[in-house]
Amino acid sequence: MNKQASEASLSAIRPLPRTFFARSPRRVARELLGKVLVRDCGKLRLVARIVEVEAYLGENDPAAHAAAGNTPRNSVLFGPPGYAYVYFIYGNHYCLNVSCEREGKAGSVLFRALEPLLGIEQMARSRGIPVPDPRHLSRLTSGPGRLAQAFGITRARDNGRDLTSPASGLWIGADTFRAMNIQLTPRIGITKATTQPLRFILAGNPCVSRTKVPHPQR
DNA sequence: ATATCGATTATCT
DNA sequence: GATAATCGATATG
Repeated sequence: MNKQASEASLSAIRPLPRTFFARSPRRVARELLGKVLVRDCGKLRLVARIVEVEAYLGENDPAAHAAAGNTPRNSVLFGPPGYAYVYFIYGNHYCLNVSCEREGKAGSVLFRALEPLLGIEQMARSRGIPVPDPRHLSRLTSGPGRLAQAFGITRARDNGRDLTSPASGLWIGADTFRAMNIQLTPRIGITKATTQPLRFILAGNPCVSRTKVPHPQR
């Protein structure tokens, strides 16, 4: 376990301002690495470090949900920056994005993997793993569906939530941690626009969802 | 270790 | 009616 990371998470966590998200998805994605996702539910707090994200570029990105235009499902993407876009996929899983750019211009960052720091027992319960095995810590929040489940994120509960406001109960913050060893790879799990390097990872972090990269587009 | 497959439903064509 | 920004189980080397 990363002692340095754990200590940092126990210090003050400051929310990121809306201006942080009012930029290109590439820029936001890169700078989100090393920040933390926080869930406050009454007395309980969950904190996890962001170790893997993907940028989705908006209406002209064939792999982005925004490519379909503004629909009831994805309308958060076309709203102001810093809000949660949560979608349901494969009849089983929720995935979390944060909106970027500005009102009227879509663009987002998908959260793909986190490193659990605080509230690990609760994350394990939410994932249906009664006794968290330290060796399998990464299974709690490694993958977009898993991290959403660990944080209790659903579309009904969280779509449209303001991720810049601690009062919203789900927010993104910065502590004293500094991201190192940032790597760029193609995006994972998509069938369109698979060659562009838009996936950002903290290389070497055990919670990154996988090391192998998708097959090149043909 | 990697490969393949079934689950299960909101959304769009 | 087909698809999907996934996961966990099972099969096989």
